[in-house]
Amino acid sequence: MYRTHTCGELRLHHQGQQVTLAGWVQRIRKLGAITFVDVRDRFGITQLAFYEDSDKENFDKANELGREYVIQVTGIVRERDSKNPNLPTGDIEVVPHTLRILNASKTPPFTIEDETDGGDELRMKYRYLDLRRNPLKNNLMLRYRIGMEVRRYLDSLGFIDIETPFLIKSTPEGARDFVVPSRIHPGHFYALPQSPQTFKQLLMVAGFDRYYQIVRCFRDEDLRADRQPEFTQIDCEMAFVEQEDILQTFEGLVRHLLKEIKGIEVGPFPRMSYADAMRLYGCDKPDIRFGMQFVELNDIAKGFGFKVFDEAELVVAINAQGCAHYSRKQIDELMEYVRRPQIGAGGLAWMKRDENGLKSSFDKFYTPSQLEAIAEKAKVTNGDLLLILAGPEAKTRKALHELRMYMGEKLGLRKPDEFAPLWVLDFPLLEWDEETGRWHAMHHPFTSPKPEDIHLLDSDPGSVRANAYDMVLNGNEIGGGSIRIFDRQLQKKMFQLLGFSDEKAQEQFGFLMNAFEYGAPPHGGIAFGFDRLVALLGGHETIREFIAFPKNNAGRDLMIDAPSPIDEEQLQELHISTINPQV
RNA sequence: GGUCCGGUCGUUCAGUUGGUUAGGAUGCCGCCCUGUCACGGCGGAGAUCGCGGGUUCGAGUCCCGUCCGGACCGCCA
Repeated sequence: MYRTHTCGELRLHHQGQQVTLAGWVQRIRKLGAITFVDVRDRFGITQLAFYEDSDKENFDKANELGREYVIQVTGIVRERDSKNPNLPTGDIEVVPHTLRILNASKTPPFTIEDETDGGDELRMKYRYLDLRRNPLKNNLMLRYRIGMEVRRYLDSLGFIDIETPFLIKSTPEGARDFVVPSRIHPGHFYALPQSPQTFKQLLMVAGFDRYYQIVRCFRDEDLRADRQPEFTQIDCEMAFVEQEDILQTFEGLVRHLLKEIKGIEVGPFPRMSYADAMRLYGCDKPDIRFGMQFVELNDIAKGFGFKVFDEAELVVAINAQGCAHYSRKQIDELMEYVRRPQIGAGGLAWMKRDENGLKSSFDKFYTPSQLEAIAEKAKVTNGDLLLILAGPEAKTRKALHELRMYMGEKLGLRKPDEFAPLWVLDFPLLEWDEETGRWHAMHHPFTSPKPEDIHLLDSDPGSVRANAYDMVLNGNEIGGGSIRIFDRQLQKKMFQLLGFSDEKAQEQFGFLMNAFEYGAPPHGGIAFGFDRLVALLGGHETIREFIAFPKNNAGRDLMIDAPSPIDEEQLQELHISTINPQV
């Protein structure tokens, strides 16, 4: 071994012991006849003290060191003359009698400090240096701990981890597939799984009635701060369960994680229907750390001659409590926010109550009692500011949701150390896709409809609710799943609704429907976005900081420079020619 | 497919109405310093201002194009 202790380990009680440490040079402080060297490994930092008077040879050698040199020292642990209370090892230092340079280092392109001076691009290019920094190191350690706790919890409930293949078959539903050409079968392609969905259902048919996997998934769609082309799911499936069993089991998982990782105890998770989430928050993943629920004003605001409201399909408001003092300029700024093309509201109406009474941007169209009625419905008390949007229903709800989140952020109501999970239930089974002019599965094509809604499948497909559920944490969807269809006839019906011909359905999903003919148990499951969950528990919304080697926002790996062109030879072997060969 | 922001010494940021010796901080190098821990002091080196074109007597600054990075919309069952 190159060391007897780690750099974060030594304390006062080690005083007098001879130890050997190995690590990276964090910083060197030359004071003349003394040189201090901080040596770092992933466990911590220990100070080394070199003296010109007593050990000229090592002193001179220490003065030759540079940042990030890899060194090994052997010496005696000593109590410091002046202690550093900011460091766990701050009471001691090591006085080396041997110093070995294991490897020199170029000066790194950015400082290896908690607050680095490096920009994103550089840090991505030198990711292995960025990972030496505490924040990233701690993020990866958090990720590992959460993974371990997930396994511990699921294992204790009898779940078993089974691997599923990465080279599978491309399917038309859902996200764009990453595709892998087959060398052996010219013109044929594998696809990388968007999730192990069908495989875990087949494992249920196979009798492994509690399955899980912390598994990589691949989707060839555009990236975001919280989306990578390859990401990790906690993928789970259970047989012989109803929705309630799944909710209990996985609510338990998240409760376990919050307790073990954050030391937070949470009670039973609130449950909300999709319809209520949309009605009260304009969004299917509401952040319920703060109130500010939607108040619909159609019945009391329309019909009094204010055109903006009268002509709107929906007039809806949020009450920003305590914001009545907002200046004209501040309100204008909110107006600008909602009018940005990406939000798309036409304008913003407001009403406030302060020591001067009730005032609004639409006073002249209403009598005082009509205004009072609005204020009363929205519970506008002294000091409150009501923000009102009007327009087409779906668009207006979405815009008000954005405004609500914006206000929540502005008012400091989205506290990163507070965790408010909830279940959103009863999602629609199908949604209409304007572009293709057909129904799409909102969750996926294997999701079962609610039994009481099955009779609507033909007459009113859009109103059929699914046995589907999302787990939402602080405004982020962290997991979602459903009770599956396990009946071949119903599955066939679903494929019909989704516009698959019998032949196409057989070709794409025949393996699953055939399996259902051999005794498929009732089953259902859920998948959590592991990266997102880790990021949230780590107090961030950018998952990139919690992945060792992530891609940038254009799907590129700046460190290894991927994707990249391949040799003509390699293309030929794969029976591929490119339409626009790269320069 | 689209919108917005950015690209200036190794790094990070400033740079006025177009005329500067292109500046600060940090890092790097040298000298001084026996208790520092973001050590301190003094000195030094370090920039074809992303790239190409245009306007102009004159472009880091204005215009067009392009590349790269970041955020977002569409997209993500």
